[in-house]
Amino acid sequence: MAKLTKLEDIVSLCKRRGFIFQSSEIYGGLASCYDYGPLGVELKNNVKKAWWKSVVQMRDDVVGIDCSILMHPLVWKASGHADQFADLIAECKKCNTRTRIDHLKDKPNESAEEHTEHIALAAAAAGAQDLSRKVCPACGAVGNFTQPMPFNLMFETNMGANVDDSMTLFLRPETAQGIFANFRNVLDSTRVKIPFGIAQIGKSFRNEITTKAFIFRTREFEQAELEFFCAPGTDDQWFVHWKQQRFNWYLNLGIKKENLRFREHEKDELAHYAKGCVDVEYKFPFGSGDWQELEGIANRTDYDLRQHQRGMRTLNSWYENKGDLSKIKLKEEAEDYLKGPLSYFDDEKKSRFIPYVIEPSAGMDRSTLAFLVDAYDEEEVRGETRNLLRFSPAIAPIKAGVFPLVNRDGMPEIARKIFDDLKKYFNCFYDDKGAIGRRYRRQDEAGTPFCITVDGQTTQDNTVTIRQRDSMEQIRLATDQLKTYVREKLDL
RNA sequence: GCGGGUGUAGCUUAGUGGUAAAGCUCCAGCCUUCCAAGCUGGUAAUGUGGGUUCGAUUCCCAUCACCCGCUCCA
Repeated sequence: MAKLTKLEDIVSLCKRRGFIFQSSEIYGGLASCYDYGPLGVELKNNVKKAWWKSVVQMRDDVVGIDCSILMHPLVWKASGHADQFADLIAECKKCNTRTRIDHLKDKPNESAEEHTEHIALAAAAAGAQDLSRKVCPACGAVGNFTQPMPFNLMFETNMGANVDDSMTLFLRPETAQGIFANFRNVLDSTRVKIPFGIAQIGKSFRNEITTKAFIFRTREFEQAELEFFCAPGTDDQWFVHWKQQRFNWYLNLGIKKENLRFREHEKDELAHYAKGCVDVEYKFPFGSGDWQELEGIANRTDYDLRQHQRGMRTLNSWYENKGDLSKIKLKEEAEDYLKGPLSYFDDEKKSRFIPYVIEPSAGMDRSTLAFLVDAYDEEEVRGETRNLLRFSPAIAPIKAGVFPLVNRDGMPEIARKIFDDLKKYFNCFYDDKGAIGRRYRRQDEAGTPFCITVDGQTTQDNTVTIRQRDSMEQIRLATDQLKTYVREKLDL
């Protein structure tokens, strides 16, 4: 990969080719928000389709769902997000460095806890007042901190146009909870049997304290998540299974092997409910060659379904407190929670249990960008630089360009007819402007894998040339075989 | 949120306290039978808001956005 060595190069490429624009750019932009342009939306849609095909369509044991972004507030009480999806940050008055207070330590030489889970806001605020002996990890100053500043990472909004009558809701910070909330519905309506999964692609929102780095961490982003429900005791094998499945998905779609790796989470880095977690990381080509997380695969145990059983028991308390989440406490788990409303009855073994959950959760925006930069290439052809995107045909925004070699002798008419026929089956682009070489190069830049050209011979024997993006080689093909030829290349 | 940097046409760059320049791209036309050819013409820019000034793209202030580093990162 040549020349694409800085984030700026990638941003520039994305804008130049119509993949990704700054949101609200004509108004000076809006931090952390980005729009997908004409090629970008095709690319991203194809990435999502490829995920859905691999995770849902090709499997007998996974079904799909599409949940609303707004959900009952108790969902977030039960999931823990309302109380715990938050950080307390204090700023060193001496050097202005901000540090999460749970990362602060008393003595300078203690090893810092690199990753700890988010903390319960209320409890931490009460217990965290005394920072007088804490040491700033940046400059070493002792006890020189501002008051801790709380950050809740969930977006709030209001439902109901009438102000007096409106209810505060949260924009979902993950799509997963919609799946857990529908576990019973899916079970009752689709004859699925454990082990099985429910998959969803959709937008999520997090008020990240810092964003930065283009679309790697944005406050509005799209996730593709699978919650795979299995019997306790089988969770480890399913964890391994999905780990492998998901890693291969990226490779099959063309990501170079040397740019992809797993990163296992350390025990102390795991969320409190997780038994295991591994990230799929991609080595982006800029800066120091940072490995960035594309996807996390976690063993969430039976935590989520058990929590929602507690949430369901809390409903009355919620009504009694007029929906004020801060005034209610999640009800304790029932003694016989294993037989609760979100449990599963195994007919063969005549046993009832709360399923364990394996969760592969992929960032669609990050993945799309990884596919884009991984496909980027420059090469020398006859002293000229050829820029191209070597997309897998499955995710290429345009599958075929259709050209008349020259604009006469009936060639445009034939090319038009071919274009009109093929566009019913896949994205095509018709171009009759300028020299043929220029048209090929334009498609190279968009990552179009095939170009079909009508020439003088076509009028005699109904064959055309079809040119390969990567090798620039051409073969002749009968026009009635074009559809089959291209479609075969689009399947994985 | 801190420190540093950047912001001129779609892209890459030039330049100046006094009419903002070029290459590529793009568009129109001519010409073209397979890889960014050539010719002619054309569209198009100083992020936003103030201030200083006769006059600001240039100097100053603010603001927005992006990049680098710190910080942070279910």
